[in-house]
Amino acid sequence: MALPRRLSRDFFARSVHEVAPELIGATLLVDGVGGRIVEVEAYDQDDPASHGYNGRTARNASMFGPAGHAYVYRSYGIHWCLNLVCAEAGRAEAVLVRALEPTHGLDAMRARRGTPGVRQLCAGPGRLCQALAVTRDHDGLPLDEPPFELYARESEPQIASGPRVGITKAADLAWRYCLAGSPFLSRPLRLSASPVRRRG
DNA sequence: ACCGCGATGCACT
DNA sequence: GTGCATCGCGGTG
Repeated sequence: MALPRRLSRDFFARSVHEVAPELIGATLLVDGVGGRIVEVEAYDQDDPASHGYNGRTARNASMFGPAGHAYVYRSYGIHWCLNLVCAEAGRAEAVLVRALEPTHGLDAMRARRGTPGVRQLCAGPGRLCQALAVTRDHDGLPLDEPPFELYARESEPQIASGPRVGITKAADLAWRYCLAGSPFLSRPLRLSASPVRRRG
């Protein structure tokens, strides 16, 4: 078996629409704590729902590059959300990391999150940042240096896509990518024609 | 299972 | 003042 391959900055220096689905199954660690990425969303320059849509500000500066760095912002005054910056400098594209399947540092995550079930540890962008202790201090840091570790997936997962969560603008775009069937998603993927399900 | 709401920072076509 | 790329809790079927 091969050693896991680290994702380079070049990996991110492409369209966010290529990068986002390829991140499903990758492993993200911060100071050794984290897990497998099971849910992300893409945000690009021409997207009215994106923080970069109305141009560069002090808050979103790191979203404008360079690629392969973190963009961390505060959400609803309470939570932190982590993005992985893509594309060339000067263009604002980033992948919002929305959920992990916890694999490393479960005890640290539980201590930070207040002992919820494993499925709730990193199920959502705010929860994930709390579990990994990501804050504004991480904004702009390179993803290929400590405290970050990012490893490519070792096999091609089954990926499902659908509309993004919690936005009002451009809500029809299917730019949310999930590991199909994962129990660690922030919420179930909304499908175009989902069958009625009973428990079981 | 759903729905409503409060907490709280900060940018602002 | 308004509107969020959210979460957890408490109320109601």
